[in-house]
Parts: sequence; structure tokens; C-alpha cells
Amino acid sequence: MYLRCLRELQKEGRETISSRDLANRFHLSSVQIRKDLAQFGEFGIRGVGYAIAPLAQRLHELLGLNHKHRLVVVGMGNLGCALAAYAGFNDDSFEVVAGFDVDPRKVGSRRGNLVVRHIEEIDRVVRETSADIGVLAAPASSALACYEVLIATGISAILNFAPVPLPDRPEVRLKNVDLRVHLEEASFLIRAG
Amino acid sequence: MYLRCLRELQKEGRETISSRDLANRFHLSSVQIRKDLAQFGEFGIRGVGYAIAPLAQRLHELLGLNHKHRLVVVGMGNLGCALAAYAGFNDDSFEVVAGFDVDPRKVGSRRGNLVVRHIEEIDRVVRETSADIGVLAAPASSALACYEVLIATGISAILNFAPVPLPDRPEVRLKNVDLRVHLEEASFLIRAG
DNA sequence: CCATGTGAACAAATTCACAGCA
DNA sequence: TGCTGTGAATTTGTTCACATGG
Repeated sequence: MYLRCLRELQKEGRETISSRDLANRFHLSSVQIRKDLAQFGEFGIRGVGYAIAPLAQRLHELLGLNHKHRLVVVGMGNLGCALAAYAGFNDDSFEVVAGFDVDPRKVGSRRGNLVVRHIEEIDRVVRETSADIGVLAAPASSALACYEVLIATGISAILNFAPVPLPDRPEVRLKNVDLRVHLEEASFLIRAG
Repeated sequence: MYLRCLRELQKEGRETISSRDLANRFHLSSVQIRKDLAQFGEFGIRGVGYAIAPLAQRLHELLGLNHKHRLVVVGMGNLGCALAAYAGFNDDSFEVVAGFDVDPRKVGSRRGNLVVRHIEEIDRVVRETSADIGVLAAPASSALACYEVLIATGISAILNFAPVPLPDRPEVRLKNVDLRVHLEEASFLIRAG
């Protein structure tokens, strides 16, 4: 969150920002900001604020973004295609290297700058590309099977977009992404007034 | 989160569940579960556990899901189409009633069971359908303009999927959804080991 | 006897107040 | 003087221990 904000500030051409200004952007107290940022080292300049560039670089490293991660997308339906083409999934730190499906009508077709491959190829492709993150965007009915296939490739982490509970496995870091929950939050906020 | 879990349990045919069993599913302590659920009233049966159905109904109501919410999607690119067709956005509580774009090649075309309309029609459509939630899936370059257009319709809440900071407005509840952040978390987890 | 619900004890996070440096 | 950095006070959240009821 902080890194995202710092990147915006860099785009605006700023070189420093005070904890008070950050606090306003995040609706937090300035002390909270200072306590948080102090965790990462002493990047503040007394009387001035925080030097944006070195702090951003530190957060970048802490998040492991200095190493490039290669992604494979499993399930090239609407959501899979959207994610494969998503700018945030294709930049200096992340790159979608392949998309997989079982539907013979999709296999071989171009989606964006990616050719959809058959799921049977996934083992080989993950090995050849050194992909380390799997994006699970298959329909609910086949999500569990795709999860097992992804684990079998030996991939490091899996992002699950299917609305299905998946069992934890020690050999992979599983992160569930529930798009629905944001709608429910909106619904709650509307009620709350 | 609890509601989602209770729905799963209902599908499995269970009628009650203990705080200990819930704790295992969520990797929390059973006392934590009881403290949480106690906030919503006394739904527990001593010696047995929690009655799933009434508790689920209570959470359903608290989230405002007993009233049906109508959604409009602005920006019918990959992501907009995926969200418009997403099952979690089309059920008893939510329904995507329209999708908008400016691209004349898209306007008039069918995407799923929706006909893409021109953004100029949005005021009328929101009024006629009583839509209360706007889903902003436009590209970064036009996200701010689309945000203003959505606010002008008088809609209650906006879910922003564009990776762009939008200014808070008192007349609308803005909820930013950042898909990229999940990848960064995965990256961090991989580094952390 | 089993599992909930809750005051009391404990731990964690936030805020306050101010020392310290450009 | 302005803003960071941090111990101390305060608030918030979690865990413990046990009373309560089916």
C-alpha cells in the first residue's frame, strides 16, 4: 500500500513526503505512519520528511519484487484472459508466461499476446519457463483438480480466484482471492449509511 | 468470511458446527471464534455448537444481502466482461443490469447475456434500473472521468478495479480493489519461505 | 459431560509527549 | 523551527479460567 503510494508520488515528481501528508492520504495518524515506516529502517530526514526513492526501493526489495516472477494462468475463461492481460500482472516484477485450458476450442487460439495451451503441457512449460506463481481462474467445478495439477508442477505459490475452498498444502503458498467479498462490503456500507 | 464458510457447511448438509471445528478451518482459536460470533447475538447451543441456518441468516441481513443490489459495469474490456459474467456478481443478492463502454465497436455487441451500451446512456439506465453499485473497470487513462460520470448518476457505492488513486467524495462510498496486491503478497511469501 | 458465553488477566497496537537532529 | 523517532501511557484485542445451560 505504501509502495503504491510512493510510486504515485514519484510520478508526480516529488522527492520527499512528510508523515503528515501520508497520513492525510491514508486517513491515518502521522504517528501511525512513522511507527510503520520505522520498521523498515531510518529513511526519514528530520525537519523534512521521508526520502521517497530509497524508501520505495527498500519496500520493493522486502516484497521480493527485485526478482522477476513468472506466472501461469490456469483457466482461460473471461477472468483468466482478463488477468493474463492485466497490466499489474505484466511489468518489471511479474510476467504471465502461459495460459492453460482444457477446452479444445480455446487451445491454440491467441488471447492477447498469449497462445492458450492445453493443460497437459503445464508440467513441461512450468519447468522450461521456471514459473513460480500459478493463477487459478478455472470454473468452480474444476478448480480443485486444477489446484492439484498446479501443485504437481512444484510451483511455489498459487493465487486462487475460484470461489471454492481449497485444502492447505505444505508444499505451496496458497492465497485465496475473493472478488465477491468486496461487493458484500459495499452492500454493508450502503446499509450502514 | 464466516458467512461464506457457513454456506459451505449448509451445502454439506450440516446443521450445527462447534467453535472448535470453525477454529480449525480458519486457523484461529476457538475462543476467538466465540468472541466474534457473540457480537451477532446468542446463536450458540451449549454442549452442541452453533446452529448454522439462523447464524447465516443473521450475517446475511447484517451485510445487507436481503435487499437485492443492482450493478452497472463501466468499461467492458477483458476485466469488465469477466466481472459482468462472474457468478458471485449475479445471484440472489447481486445482479449486473448493464455494461457500458465508449468504444463504438463494443457498443451494441452482446457480452454474455448483456448488451454493451454507450456510456452516455448511463444516467438514464441507472435511474430506470435503480442500480446502486457501480463497478469501475475502465483503463487507467479514463478511470477518473468514468468515476465522475458514475458519481453524477447518484449511485450509492463504487467498486474501483482501475489501478488509479481516486479522490474521496462524500456522496459515494468508494471501495478500491487492487488485484496486484495479491501478487505482491505471493512474492513476499515466496521470499519469506 | 460438552460446548457456549464472559469477566479477568494478559498481550498487542495505537496514541501521547517529548527528545533529537537537519 | 519542523518533522522524525521512540519510550510511556492508553486503548484495543486476545487468551485464560470458569460459570452456565442443554
